[in-house]
Amino acid sequence: MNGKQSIGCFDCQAHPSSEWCVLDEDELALLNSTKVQKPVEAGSTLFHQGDNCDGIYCLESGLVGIRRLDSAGNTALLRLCSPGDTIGYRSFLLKSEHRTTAEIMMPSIVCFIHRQTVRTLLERNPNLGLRFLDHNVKVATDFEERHFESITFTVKNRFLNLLMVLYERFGHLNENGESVLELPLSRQDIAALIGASPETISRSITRVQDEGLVRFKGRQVVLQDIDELTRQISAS
Amino acid sequence: MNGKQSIGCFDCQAHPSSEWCVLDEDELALLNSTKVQKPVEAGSTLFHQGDNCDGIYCLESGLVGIRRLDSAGNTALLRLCSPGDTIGYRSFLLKSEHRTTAEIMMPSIVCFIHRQTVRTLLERNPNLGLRFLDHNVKVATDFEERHFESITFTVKNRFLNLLMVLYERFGHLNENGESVLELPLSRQDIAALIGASPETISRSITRVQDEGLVRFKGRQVVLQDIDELTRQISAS
DNA sequence: ACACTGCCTTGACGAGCGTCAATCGGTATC
DNA sequence: GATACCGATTGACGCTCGTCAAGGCAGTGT
Repeated sequence: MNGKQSIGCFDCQAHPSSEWCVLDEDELALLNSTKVQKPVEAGSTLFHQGDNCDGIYCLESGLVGIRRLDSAGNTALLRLCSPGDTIGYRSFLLKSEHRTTAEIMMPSIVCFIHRQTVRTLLERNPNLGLRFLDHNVKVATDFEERHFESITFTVKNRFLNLLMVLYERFGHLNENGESVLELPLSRQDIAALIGASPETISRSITRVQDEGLVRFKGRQVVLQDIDELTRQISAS
Repeated sequence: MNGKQSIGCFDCQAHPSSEWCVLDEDELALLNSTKVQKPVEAGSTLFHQGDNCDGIYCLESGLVGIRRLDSAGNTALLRLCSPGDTIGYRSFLLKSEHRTTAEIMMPSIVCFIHRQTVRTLLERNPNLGLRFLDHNVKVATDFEERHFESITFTVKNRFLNLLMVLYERFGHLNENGESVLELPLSRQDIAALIGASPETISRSITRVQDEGLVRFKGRQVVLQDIDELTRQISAS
């Protein structure tokens, strides 16, 4: 227990959807007593590409982006992590250094779990490994899908697709019954996420706005015709 | 045991590198007695996108491609599977229908393992799940990398990169000490693998040939300057 | 030898998108 | 309120790559 922000793994709101839900009382107590919970600010990082992997992270609330750079200066946002997601376990399992940078996109609460604890829990409870497997299968399937899309879709369609995905995660209906979305990303990050330049994103925005599909005002987005949106995305 | 081509899981050449290497004698006997081993011809398929998942496949020898289609008629080759790879376990674990088509690219020997057997083995031996986890982590990492490349690399560089990957898997030195590679893929499939049109692949071939990097003659490829090749790939 | 077929190559053209540069708007600093 | 700064937008331009169409080349059947 470390201070007022710690509510413990037992009451963690992300717990039911996280990998750790298969732990029994004792194991959860071990996790709870050795984890380090901390709030982190937008813009900071959990680890950098090339860092040693000392343990793994569990996102309790907020939003984390996984970024990758290369020697030529290219950069891409590979994916976003939601509350309940365990972060950095791939490098842990591969016993390699981190191949990506984990970047805080919104004020978040994150728990760090030391590698020794992870190892102990994995040995004691085989179901934990199976949960990791389940999770990773979903991630791999998602990558497969994203890879396919980046090969076959145009930038505009990838952008519309992203809007729908973000809407499912962050959207809601406003008082007028409109589908509203507060973007958690800058235009630059949107561009880095779908593999385009910020300028092209801007142009896509004005285009879909002219077509009457979506209204933008800063990071406020109103999806005006979701049916037509999904139709356009699947049409090509 | 089913006929002359069956050598059994105990002697399978792919065994040491496959997920099943963690099974003990009894478990291996169960696998061996329930699996169905069969040779398959190039051009046939193991399963189609949309099929129910009745079990998983283990590739003993040959080459299998994983293909994905969408309603608009787009097609892409997502990845290639090597001997020892287990195929179709993601759909099995997700309890969903197959999201891709597994296509035989070269004459192969494949074992089918019924879902009941897989379930039994996963319950009896937790290490099998961990092996699947390890494998899937590698696959996910590979997808991540490919996704990053398809976002940041030009077609020509993705093509050169593919040549290097294929060379590591299928290449050898000829009598003159040259690095030679017999392509296991048609130009169309190469195009579908890196997300380009066949015409662009053709043009890339003539270009890298003019630059003196690689010589092509049908599916015979001679890599004339591997150092320069790797330099070009990492330069952007 | 002939046509036929599938795969590859080449050329011409255009659309999509990246790059560079200028401008606009909002926010922080003094 | 004036300035600076950062992100977003817009315009102009060029390159990469996809598309369409026309051969070329090897293998197969008649």
